[in-house]
Amino acid sequence: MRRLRRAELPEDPAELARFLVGKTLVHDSPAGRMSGRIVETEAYLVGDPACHAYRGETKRNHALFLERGHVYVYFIYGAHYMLNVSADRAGAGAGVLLRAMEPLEGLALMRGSGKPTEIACGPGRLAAAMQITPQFDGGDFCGPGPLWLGTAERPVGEIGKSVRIGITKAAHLELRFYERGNPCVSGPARLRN
DNA sequence: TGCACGATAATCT
DNA sequence: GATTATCGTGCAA
Repeated sequence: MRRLRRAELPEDPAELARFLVGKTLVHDSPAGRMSGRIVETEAYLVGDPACHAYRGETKRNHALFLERGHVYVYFIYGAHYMLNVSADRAGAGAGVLLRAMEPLEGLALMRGSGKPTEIACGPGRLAAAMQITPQFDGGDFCGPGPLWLGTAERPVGEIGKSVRIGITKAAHLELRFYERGNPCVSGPARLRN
C-alpha cells in the first residue's frame, strides 16, 4: 500500500465518494498504526442544502473550502466527531463524509466497543475508533502527516448507492456509496445490500 | 429487527 | 434559542 496522491482523487465530490470506497484510511498514532478499509461514504455538494458549506464559509467549515484531499473534522450532537475529506476545487465548499470502515491494522488501539465489524460502523464510531480529534481539522490527507489515505488493500466489491442517512434537507439525493453486503456498513439492512 | 427517545455542546441566527 | 451529516438503550413483536 502507498499514499494516494492528490492528483489521483477525482475532483467531483460524488465521484470522490465512490472512489474512496475500498481505499484505506490510516492513522499513524504515537501508539502505533491504525488502519481500515473504507466501506461507506457520503458526498456533500456545492449548492446542496445539506452541505455544511451551503451558507458560505465560516470558522467551522473552513476546511471544506480547501483543495480536495484536506481533513474536515467537526463535533455534533454534543458527543460525536465526524471525519470528512474536502472535495471539489479550492474555494468551492464540498466534501465526503467517511461513514464506516472495516478494521485492518491496530484493532487493539481503536477506541470503542463491540465486535470488530461494529467498531467503526457509523461515522461517529469511525472517528472515535481512529482517535480523530479537532487537531486534525484543516490538515492534509495528501501531505506527510499521520492521517492519510492509502491504495486499496484488496479489490472492492460491487458498490451500492442510496439516499444519505440522518439528514433532513435534500434527503432524496442518492449520494451515499457503500460496498454491497459488507458487514461493516452502517444503516438499516435495506440500505446495506 | 425495528422503531422511539434522550443525551449533550458547538455553532449560528 | 434553535438546530444538528449520531449513538446506545429500551421496549414491542
